[in-house]
Formats: sequence, structure tokens, C-alpha cells
Amino acid sequence: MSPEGPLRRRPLQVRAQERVERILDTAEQVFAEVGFGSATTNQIAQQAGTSIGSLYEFFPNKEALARALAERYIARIAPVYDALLVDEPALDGGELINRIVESLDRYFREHPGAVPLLNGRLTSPELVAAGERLQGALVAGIDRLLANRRPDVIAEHRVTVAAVIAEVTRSMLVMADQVPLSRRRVIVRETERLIVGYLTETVGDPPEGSTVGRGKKAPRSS
Amino acid sequence: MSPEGPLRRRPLQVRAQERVERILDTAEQVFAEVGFGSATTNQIAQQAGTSIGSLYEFFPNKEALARALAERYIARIAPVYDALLVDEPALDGGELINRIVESLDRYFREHPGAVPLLNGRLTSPELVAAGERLQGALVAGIDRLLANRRPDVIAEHRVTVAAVIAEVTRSMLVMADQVPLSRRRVIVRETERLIVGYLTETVGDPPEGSTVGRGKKAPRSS
DNA sequence: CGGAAAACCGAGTAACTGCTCGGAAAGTCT
DNA sequence: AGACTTTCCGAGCAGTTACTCGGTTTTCCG
Repeated sequence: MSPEGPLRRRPLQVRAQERVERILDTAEQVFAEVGFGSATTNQIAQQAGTSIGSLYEFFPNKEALARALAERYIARIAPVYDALLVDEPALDGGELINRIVESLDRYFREHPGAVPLLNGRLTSPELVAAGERLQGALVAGIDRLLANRRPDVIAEHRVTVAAVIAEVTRSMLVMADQVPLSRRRVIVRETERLIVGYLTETVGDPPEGSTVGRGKKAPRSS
Repeated sequence: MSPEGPLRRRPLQVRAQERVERILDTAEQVFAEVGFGSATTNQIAQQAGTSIGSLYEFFPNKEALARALAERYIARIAPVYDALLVDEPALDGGELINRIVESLDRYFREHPGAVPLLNGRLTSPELVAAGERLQGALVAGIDRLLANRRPDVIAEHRVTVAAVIAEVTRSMLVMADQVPLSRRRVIVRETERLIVGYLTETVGDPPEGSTVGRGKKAPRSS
């Protein structure tokens, strides 16, 4: 859309490209550690093993760093989301949930810096917005999947259910990330149970072909 | 524990006490808006309708502001947590969940500043730690409730379940807080469904006396 | 009262912040 | 090689920030 990216000048040589990447990696880490406000550009440059002058050669200001970081993120994770959210008729509901949760978990394990973006700990407006866009995409995707599988659920309720699933997935995977690796597997599995249980409770989805609990489930009140 | 609080000098006159409270209220709001790092003590003082000198009369430095804020929070919310987490044999599982979720929601509605603390958007180490302590208390309380109600569940699994419920409650209520008031009710109700569904799925808890879905539910794999 | 303690104030200061700039170095092309 | 571009650098500038300090005002209390 906007032809003017967040970079002041595009790095042409490989050396410079690597430097820009290293700066972004460091910024990501520092933002996550101390927050956007307390992070200093000088510290980021130094920790990235470069000079403050080089940093400002490519990034016009501190905000642009956050913007570039956000763009890099969305570019990186978008294909993962897209692949995730394609329906696979061969899979039953439980397997589908399994695929979504496990894939996202794998992504977060391989890109540890992604987590602070998703959990909103990165206080720059740009980064918050980026996180929200990502989450919106996840909601939309899950809503599409639900629409495929459960055409009987009315749209308004469906989007609520999708939002809940997306939120729970996000928050649980963030939690999984802050826990020793052995616990991590456990939390991921619990996330799947959580979603399966929720679907059973709300739309009566029998994830494994069982028909336990099928039938109308009247709302408890009002 | 520590006799030395975060205050440089304790305000003795009511006027000063109110001033300190007003400073904390403002700090809370400003931290939530722009993050701890970008917040300035001068702005906080001015917005609180006092002078920077008065601020530093009571708070030795900016960090202390965060620390005092955290302490005030814990002191305020602790009784709510305690009341919540006392078991009430007259209630069935679903009603108990209902009570916990609704009470917490009410608290957040009445104390809007509490939310940023809980969702970790306040980047000061002190505030993050305070949020974690609070969450730990919730986990412990839910674990106790579970132990009462379902003594058959082994302790290790139980603490996992408690952690999941606490996390889900936290994240869903934060979500409810960022949404128009009409949606808020919906999200809160979904939170209850989520927890009920999860319990049914994991420990086979029949929240309303129904026995649907009882019996051993073997883990899907490994 | 009157004197002492508590509270209040805000201009000022030392340190730090984001960011610039002029020049050196490295890379590219002919 | 020589000329030209890209990259790199870090001392330093203007502005901001956390925080101090001396002095004034308000409250307390015998």
C-alpha cells in the first residue's frame, strides 16, 4: 500500500542488509526486556554491535524501528497463518485444533521474539497495532473454518466463538512460552483440551465422532 | 516483611495522604497510557495537580512510584481474591465458576486501572512482578477449590488445571475490558462456558448435576 | 499566640536521550 | 587504478528527564 517503507534508505549491499537485520533482532529483544519507552537507540546500536550512526542511516527514528519490526513480523508469520487456516476435510475437529495449536506453538518456539509482540508487552503504538492485526487475522481464519464445519451456527455467535478460541490460543501459547520446556508440552496439550471442551460446550461439536453431549444445549439463563 | 516501604516519608496529614493517592491514581493512568518508560514524573505531577517537588517529597524515585502502585493494588485486590476463593458447599461447580468470573469482572469494571497491571502492559519490573504475584494467588486459590471438590484428581494434574483456569480467566477478562459494554457481558458468559467445558473435558466435572460425558476420558495420545 | 514540624513549590542541574553530520572506510564499476 | 557510491562511525548538539534544594506556606499543638 504505502510505497514509503519505514526505512530511510534501503540497504543494497549484503553487509548492510545483515546489519539491518541484526539491529532489528536486537531491538526486538531490548523492547521486550525493558519496553519501548525505556529502550534507548544507543543501547540497541551498541548491543547490535554497530554504531548509532549506522542505525540512523537506515532508520529515520526510534518509532520507525518499531514499525519495521512490526512489518517484518507480519511478513514472517502471515504464510504460517494462511497455511493453518485452510480447511482440510480429511481432518476431524479435534485434529484440526491440534494442527492449529501445535503449528503456532512450533512457530513460537522457532521464533522466540514473536511472543512479546503477541502478548502486548511491546508498548509502542505500532507494535500494539501489529499484534492486533495479527490477532484479527487469526479470528477471521477460525471464523471461516467454523463456518465451513458448522454452518448451523449463526454468524453472530460464530464470530464470538472464533474470537474466544483465538484469544485463548494466544494467551495459552504465551503462557507456554514462559515455562520450562517440559511443562510446555503439557500446556500446549491443555490448550487443545480447552478448545475442544469449549466447542463441545457451546456448539456441541463432537471432536472425535463421538456423539456424547449432542443435542440442543440451552443457554443457562436469560 | 520489609519495614522500609516505597515511600521516602509517610504523609501524616490528610491533605498529604490525599495528594499521595492522587499521584498514584495519575501514575496508574499515565503508565497504562504510555508505558512506564515513556511516562515522565513531571507530567504525572502536573496531571495530578501538584508539583514535582511534592511528588519527590514522598516518592524517592520513579521506580518507587511503580512499587507503591503495585503494593496498593495487591492490598486492594487481596480481600476480593480471598473472598472469592472460599468454598461455598451450597454452590455447584457451575455456580462457583459463575461467582468467581462475575466477581472478578465486577472488580475490573469498578477499578479500570487494574487491567493494565494484570495484562502485563506495565513494563516496570516491579509491576510485572506484582501482576505475577496476584496471578499466583489466583492459581493457588483455584487449586484449593479443586482439591476440595475433586479429591480424586492427582495434585500434579490439578495444579495444571488450576493454572489454565486462572490464565484463561485473566486473559478473557482483559479482553472483555477492551470491548464495548454490550459485548462485555457476552464475553464474560463465554468465559464461564469455556471453563465449564474445560473442566468437563479434563476432570469430568458435571457442573450442574448432569452426568453427561462422565467416565474416564483417556488422553488422546502418548 | 508562637514556634516547630509537615507539606508544598518550581526554577535549576547534571545526566541522559534521540538524532545529526562530516569524514573515514569499504565496496562497486569501468 | 581511479572515480563514485554505499556503508560505517562516534563525537557532539539540542532537547528532555529524573531529581534536588532553598525557601514559602500550612498545619499542629501547647
